[in-house]
Amino acid sequence: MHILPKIYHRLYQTFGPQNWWPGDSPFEVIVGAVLTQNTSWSNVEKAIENLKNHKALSAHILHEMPAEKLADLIRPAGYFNIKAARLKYFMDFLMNSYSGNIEKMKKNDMKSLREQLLQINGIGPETADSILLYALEKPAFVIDAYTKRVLSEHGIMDYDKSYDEFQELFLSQLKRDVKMFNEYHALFVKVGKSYCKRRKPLCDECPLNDIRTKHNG
DNA sequence: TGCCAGGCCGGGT
DNA sequence: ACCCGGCATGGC
Repeated sequence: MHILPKIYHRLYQTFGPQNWWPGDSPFEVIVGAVLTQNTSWSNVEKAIENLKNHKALSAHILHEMPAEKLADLIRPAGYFNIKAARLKYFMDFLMNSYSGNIEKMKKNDMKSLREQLLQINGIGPETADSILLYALEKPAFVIDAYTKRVLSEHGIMDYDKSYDEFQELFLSQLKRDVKMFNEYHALFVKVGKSYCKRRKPLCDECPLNDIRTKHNG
């Protein structure tokens, strides 16, 4: 019996729907996906608020804006110089390939889009899959540090396995469903933040603490 | 106070 | 194909 469907049901029963991504538009989701790289979401919120206050949350505005000014607006998100450059790289791509129109992007197939995204400097596998799933509503399963930590803590897969190996594990055990992939990744973040932090792990109270012995031998 | 957060790149083995 | 230093703010 596969364990990943069981983990999903357990997490969903425990925490309920997470209703991700916290963002008002696909474009905001994409900006947030870049800004949250190795950064807490609370810091990203401040940066996005700055962009909104300056009415700068659009492809055209960000494409025209000098990198130094963009860096200043997103300062609270950390790594502001490199993230400003990365956002500009994405805007170049979006303007040149899709006329700055996310809806046009959505019409393309997931495989092509993933290849295109991974070619952009500053967009790696996790950011690409986050964009595909949460902005473009494609069935890409997002792997992040919490996912790897939770699975490795429960002896399901070694932490140092590659992104693609983790992703393949999910794809081999789950039906490819956008809504479920959306909730599942958000639930990993939820359980990870609550019980699987590096400094203060609360394994005894984790709702998954018996998942392996009970279902997997 | 030091450690960590929803990664990724570029240069070196 | 890995491995590692760098990137930077805000919260606890």
